[in-house]
Amino acid sequence: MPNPRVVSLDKIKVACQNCTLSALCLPLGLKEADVEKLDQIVKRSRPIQRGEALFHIGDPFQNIYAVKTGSFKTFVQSADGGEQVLGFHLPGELIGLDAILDNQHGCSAKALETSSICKIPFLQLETLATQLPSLQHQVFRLMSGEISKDTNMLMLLGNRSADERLATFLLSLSRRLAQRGFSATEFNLSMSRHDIASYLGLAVETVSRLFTRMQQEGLLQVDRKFVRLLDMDRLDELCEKNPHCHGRQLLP
Amino acid sequence: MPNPRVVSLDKIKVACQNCTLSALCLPLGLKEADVEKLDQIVKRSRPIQRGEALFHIGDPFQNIYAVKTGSFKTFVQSADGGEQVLGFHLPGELIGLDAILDNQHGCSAKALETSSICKIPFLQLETLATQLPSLQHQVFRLMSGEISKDTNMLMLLGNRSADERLATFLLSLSRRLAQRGFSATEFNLSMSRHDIASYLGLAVETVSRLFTRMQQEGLLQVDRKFVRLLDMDRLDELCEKNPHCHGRQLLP
DNA sequence: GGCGGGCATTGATCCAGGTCAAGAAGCCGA
DNA sequence: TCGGCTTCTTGACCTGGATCAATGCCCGCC
Repeated sequence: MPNPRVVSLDKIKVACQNCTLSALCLPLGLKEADVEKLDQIVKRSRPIQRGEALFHIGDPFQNIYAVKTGSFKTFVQSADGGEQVLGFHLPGELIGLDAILDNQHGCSAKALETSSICKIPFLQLETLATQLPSLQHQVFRLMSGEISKDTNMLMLLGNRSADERLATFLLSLSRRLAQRGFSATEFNLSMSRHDIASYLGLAVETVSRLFTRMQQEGLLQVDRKFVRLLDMDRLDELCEKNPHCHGRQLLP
Repeated sequence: MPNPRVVSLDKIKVACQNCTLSALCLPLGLKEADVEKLDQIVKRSRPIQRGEALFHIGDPFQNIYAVKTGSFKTFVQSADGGEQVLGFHLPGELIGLDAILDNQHGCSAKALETSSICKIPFLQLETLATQLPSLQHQVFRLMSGEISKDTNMLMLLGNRSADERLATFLLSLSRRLAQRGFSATEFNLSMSRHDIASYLGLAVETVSRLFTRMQQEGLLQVDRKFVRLLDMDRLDELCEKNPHCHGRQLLP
């Protein structure tokens, strides 16, 4: 059976104009001609292997990255040698927006599976954005989304129990995957239990136990990386204990 | 003794050109003539009383706000009626940047003391930013700073103990106050213990106990709202257990 | 000036989740 | 196919900080 993850050369070269992610990414709201201008500054890379780094903390800031296929995590090294995971990034999401202020990356990013990205030189993007108001607007929107994503995460870490955190994480993943045309109820976790635990501010053992318990309670099925969400309603209830958000989604 | 917090009419009317905060705020990097253009779209308000709201969650998004004097907190209502504090905002800091994506505010903001703000209509700011590249750049920078601030907070909430959190909070406050020309070692907390606890993901009682203990250990003196930091070195040590950040500051 | 109500402190108790330790189950590469 | 990784799961135990409860303290208001 052919592996659906294998990316053909054609796909690597796909331009923004033809990219299925354009409604989630920078081209949103741009006229056809303007997308072409954007396309000219975007650099598309060869596939990136699982574990390969996109950039390291402290690297000088030159590009922002849009995930095209696969997934990434961003993280910092803890003093004790461990990793603190800051986020997971799916196709159409931008990485590196936190580096503009200091002109250096404030975290590291590495691929969780074989992935591909679009590299966007930030100086050129800025120049283009002054010429294309709707591009500027979209950059503002995406950065704003990054901020609300983070504040939602703060709410989650600030005062939610372990099972609420895991349920919120799974539903967030489900929703984002569905937006990208994947199944909302069945998917593979590209990140390790350790990554999930770090992201949610929990111990690995706790995450493992929660998966087991949620499976026993019929909320989901889990087999290694594979997850099937069985009872979305009860998972939702777990999340809705969360702060009242006036219809806004918790997590991006 | 005259109250130094009382704001005279002159100060309310101060233009960006003369504002002492311009190096921290939107005007940074702008030419004199451009600052004047920015100044023309900024609306300055009468003082805002302690407890008064700047906006509520769900309000349509029209303006971003720059704190001129005083301080604010942003927060959301929890399901149980409590408040989850998302951030504290000092003079020169912007509020409302998380609302661009959804066109509505994702949190509420209220004054912690008598304060004043500059209101900036976002549509006009966007228009001006297309004309003034360095203004656009500064907006990007400030939004980027907001993102790194939040990710630093995630690190703090993700895996730091209660005393590390409080120490980090106090030093962050100290540094920001110093940037603004106030004392780095003696200041008044404009927020309640409850606000601090919520922000740091702790219980009020824990914060109270920590203040007491840190005072006993000679790290600081605390009397109600007033704090004097006595041993910056040891406070620093507490924070440096934090993830390795390549010289970047934890918290904004 | 005294009283009432929120805010802060302190003490006592409890438990969610961390830590430690020991397998089990995949996942290579030889 | 085996042996040595790493990752994951499960169990036993422990503790940091939450929770509950009581008291003190300040500040605004009549």
